[in-house]
Amino acid sequence: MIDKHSPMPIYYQIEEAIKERIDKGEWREGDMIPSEREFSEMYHISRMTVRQAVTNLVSDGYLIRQIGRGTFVARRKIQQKLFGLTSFTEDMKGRGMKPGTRLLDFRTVSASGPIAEQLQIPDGGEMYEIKRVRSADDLPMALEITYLSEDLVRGLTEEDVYGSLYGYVEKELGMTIGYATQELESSVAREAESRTLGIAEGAPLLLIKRFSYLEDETPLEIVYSAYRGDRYKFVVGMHRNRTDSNG
Amino acid sequence: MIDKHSPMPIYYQIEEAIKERIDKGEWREGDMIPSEREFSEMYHISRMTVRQAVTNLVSDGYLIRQIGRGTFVARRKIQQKLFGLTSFTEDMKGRGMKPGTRLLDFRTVSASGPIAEQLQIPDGGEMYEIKRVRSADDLPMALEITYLSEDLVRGLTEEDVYGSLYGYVEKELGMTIGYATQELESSVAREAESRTLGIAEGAPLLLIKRFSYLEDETPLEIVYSAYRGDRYKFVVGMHRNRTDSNG
DNA sequence: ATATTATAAAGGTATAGACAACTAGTAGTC
DNA sequence: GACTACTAGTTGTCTATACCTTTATAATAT
Repeated sequence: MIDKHSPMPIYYQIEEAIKERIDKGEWREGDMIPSEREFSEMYHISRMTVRQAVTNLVSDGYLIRQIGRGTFVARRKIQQKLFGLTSFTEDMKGRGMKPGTRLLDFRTVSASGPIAEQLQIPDGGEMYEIKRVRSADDLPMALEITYLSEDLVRGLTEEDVYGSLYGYVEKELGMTIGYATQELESSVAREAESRTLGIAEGAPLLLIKRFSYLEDETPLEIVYSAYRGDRYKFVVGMHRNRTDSNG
Repeated sequence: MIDKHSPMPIYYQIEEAIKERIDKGEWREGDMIPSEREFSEMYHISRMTVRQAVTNLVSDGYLIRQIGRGTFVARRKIQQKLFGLTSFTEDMKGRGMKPGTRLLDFRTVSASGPIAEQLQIPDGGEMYEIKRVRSADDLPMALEITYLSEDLVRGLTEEDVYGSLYGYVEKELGMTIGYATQELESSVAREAESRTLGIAEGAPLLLIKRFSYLEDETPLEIVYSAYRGDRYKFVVGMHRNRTDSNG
């Protein structure tokens, strides 16, 4: 089960082994898993290596540690993904719906103003501007405008933007997305939005502004989106900060 | 600076020391901090202990590790709190506004239906129902209805609910809040809401439903809130999941 | 019965090293 | 000038061990 000479780190192999047992139902929610010392003897590895695996799964929400008692399988593994940043495509698939895209506009424009500043594009730089209607089960769900630095994702084509931009950046370009900040506000549809999304004027809209960053904090994209208020709920899981020192 | 005989763990003292230097501006955003070995020699502690401190600060977003290069101070320390779960009171203070509360109703009711189920209250159990208008700088900001298991926070009084419930639970009861899931949707104000919040009928509202849990996953509270769409934006930071195995 | 004490077992903290993988710069070679 | 090889310094992974704190249970004393 554990290969000490694999290029995969041992702690990672342990993580996968534990997650597999949870997914298979071998260990159910609330069950106590073997102690760190038991793992250590079972696989003939150091307890510190076991701890590294368990620590990662705890911060990912798979396990819960209780000192003096043991380590337990967390409840609600379904909701795990609520804590992670997802693309529209992943979001819709996670809800059991079929994501789709209608491309309204795809162009490069010269960067300026606060958008250029956020994307850290120097004067005279170019950026992609992508307008899309995102659909779920073939019904319009949101209107999206995305800005990307041309320098960062050079060679982006129209074909690439029909699916998940996150998937493209991660799989094709091999970059690692780190985090995003999002601002959500409630609004109502005006004429243009109501026509594109097929809803009435004055119907509720959920506006989301997203700034995405790579792992090294390079700004990746800006997305402005307007979701149909009657069909979309934004769901998010949040952890309480360990450090509530000053505020 | 570091006291090996303090009841505070060494790694925690290191964390605080690093954060202090960052807060003071001694180490600025993007700066490289001393290497793990340098810390280790500087304080005469093991490198693994240093790593534990640095690892925690990395997951809290204060630092960024780059293998082969070093460890650097992350940008945007202001936005750190976006990633953490906050109460209304903390949220408003973080925005530089003065939070306030008007108590509309405070009672115990017998639990039943999906609310009792979510709070894991057995048949015949009691729960608190608290209706409050939350204000910012003395202007109404949101209408909130909170449900809490009476068994969990026994002895809650009217006085306790004028401030932060999170603060009460953590400081007075000594419990540790773990996480929450939140659902956000856009809506429009009807007659009752428009009157309470002082806005027009048909004005946008941001509805938020929150389920809070303690560290051991005991359900703590349910909160339904309606925020004024013209004055409130929900801001959140989200990390990309390390583990995007199957989806 | 109740309370106290002892014990075992769990996770928490810490050590002192070792080697691997990666980055950036330097020196040398062509 | 361009390429290669080397080197120093960094984080990443891993070991084997030690002792502490907390929890739950069993044994003992009252």
